[in-house]
Amino acid sequence: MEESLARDFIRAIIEEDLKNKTHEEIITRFPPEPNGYLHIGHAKSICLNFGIARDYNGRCHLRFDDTDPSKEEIEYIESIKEDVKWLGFDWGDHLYYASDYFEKMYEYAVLLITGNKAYVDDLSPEQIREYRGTLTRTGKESPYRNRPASENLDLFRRMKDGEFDDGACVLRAKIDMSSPNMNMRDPTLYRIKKVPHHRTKDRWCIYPMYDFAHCLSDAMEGITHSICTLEFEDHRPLYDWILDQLPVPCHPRQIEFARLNVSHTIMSKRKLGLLVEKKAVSGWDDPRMPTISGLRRRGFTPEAIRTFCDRIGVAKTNSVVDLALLEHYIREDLNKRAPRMMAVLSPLKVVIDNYQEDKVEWLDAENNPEDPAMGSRKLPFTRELFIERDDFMEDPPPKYFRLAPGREIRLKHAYYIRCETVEKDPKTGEAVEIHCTYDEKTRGGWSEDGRKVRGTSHWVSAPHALRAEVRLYDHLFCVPNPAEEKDIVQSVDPESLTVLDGCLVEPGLADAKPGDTCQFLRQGYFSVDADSKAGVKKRLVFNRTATLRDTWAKIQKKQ
RNA sequence: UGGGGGAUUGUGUAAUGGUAGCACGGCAGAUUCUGGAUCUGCUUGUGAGGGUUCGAAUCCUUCUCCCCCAGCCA
Repeated sequence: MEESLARDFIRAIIEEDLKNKTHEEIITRFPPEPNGYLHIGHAKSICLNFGIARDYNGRCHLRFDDTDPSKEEIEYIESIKEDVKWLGFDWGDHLYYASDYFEKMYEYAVLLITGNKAYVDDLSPEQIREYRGTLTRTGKESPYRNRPASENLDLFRRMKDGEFDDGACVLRAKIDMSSPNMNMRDPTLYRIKKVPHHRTKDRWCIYPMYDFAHCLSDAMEGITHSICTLEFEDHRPLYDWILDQLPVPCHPRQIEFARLNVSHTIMSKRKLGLLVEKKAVSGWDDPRMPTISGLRRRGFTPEAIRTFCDRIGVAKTNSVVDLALLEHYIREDLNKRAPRMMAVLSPLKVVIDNYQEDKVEWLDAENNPEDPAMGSRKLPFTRELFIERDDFMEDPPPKYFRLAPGREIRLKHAYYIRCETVEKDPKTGEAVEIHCTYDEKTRGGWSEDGRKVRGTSHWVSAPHALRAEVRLYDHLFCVPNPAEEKDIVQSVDPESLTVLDGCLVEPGLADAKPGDTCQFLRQGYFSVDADSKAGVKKRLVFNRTATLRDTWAKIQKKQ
């Protein structure tokens, strides 16, 4: 074998298994429950499982762990498939559902009963809880524990045939009520739920529990390494126990790793769903959400997410990754690929007094200084322009390089302009229009005499500019670890979304399509939102994916 | 006070008996037609004590702290 690809302890185990010939082909799986949308934490697991399959020429199955029809929906199955594909992974022909195995699982359960390894328990849920004991007190055996196999077989069949109500009885493994591992105290294997299943419809009214279904699904698919998160560590003895009792095709090895946490957001599907339900966000794909669909709408790229997942590492230590790291990788990716555009978010009118009225010059503007192959475009320059309100100050503080009375700046790709006079609102004192002169010898944005200007501003031509709505996003929560907050809905930062209407963008953006990404020069990366409309009802909406690093903001903070 | 895991700099992660490295963040500077990007330098770390060893993040030992488990959820 060539160079080791082992970047983490799981790959190290796999390489060892390959070396020892324990396995010749590596088969992993990504097993989501279709009860919510995928988030960045799932992306870590997807990149791990599919990444391992790719690295070792194996394969990775997509398997829906659909054993609880009361919580699962088709909508989630569709979104999960879409998200995995969008992230850039392909399960080929290997799309499976735990529900596809219900028949086989039932047979395995019968085998367990026949071998006196499982029994039907009539205890109520409350009684089962009492009998289970506590962390420090051992449990006690159910009075139904020693029913003969024949009786259990009959009862289990009748459970399946719908003779009993929900909760009347369950099938339990017969293991050890005094085990220090709670999972081994005769865990429930099957429960009655007279709920139609989104795939098997009314075929079943008993459904297997995770612990029974998961190991068997893995074994039936020939999974070699069953990678899951830390909380299942305690379940591994049960995973192994079940497979040891039954004539299964193989016995996969379960390996646990720490799930991903990211600062300033949450990963709990339940809490994310609560935000959606309580309308604290616009939906699962709200651009502030850490969901894959939210990140996609926000303008993140699959490449950036994959790079992030590859770089955060895989270990068993509980940790919280700084959101700044995710932002770093999207900036890194978009810096290379996003075409630069000019957009004025908070417009301030500028009149170039010595520029001929009605004249329009079409100036060259490079699309991306990082990549000359992206070419250039033409930008209209006229006597009346708009610049960013923040780019002008009547009485600027030290280190302010932008426009102020008497000062000269460069308009990107255009001319040097000097501020001559300011028109102010008599009531507020706020600048409403500034008058400038331009130096016609600085066309293109540079001067032959070599004089320097410290500031460069972006701008749009007033008669050509297009109106747009721009949505600025910030951390969903201002606290670094919102998972610890009592009321998650209340904790949403009201300033996590700022809607700016009346923004002005350059005319080249007229045909922008939802999903298109660009950099608004000096401001950040933006993506066209799905709320945008073409045609008569023309509407342009941009989502801010990420800001640019902002040194000036830091200087201001310190002042 | 049962069982299972874990602890390396601000954050994340390497180093498996031989110079504690990398990335992000932060700070300083260079450079720049984006206060972007790029480049350079810096950045109080092996949870604590004892032991083995020429040499310990790594091995032994005692302790401390953190996470998970008592669903007919996954």
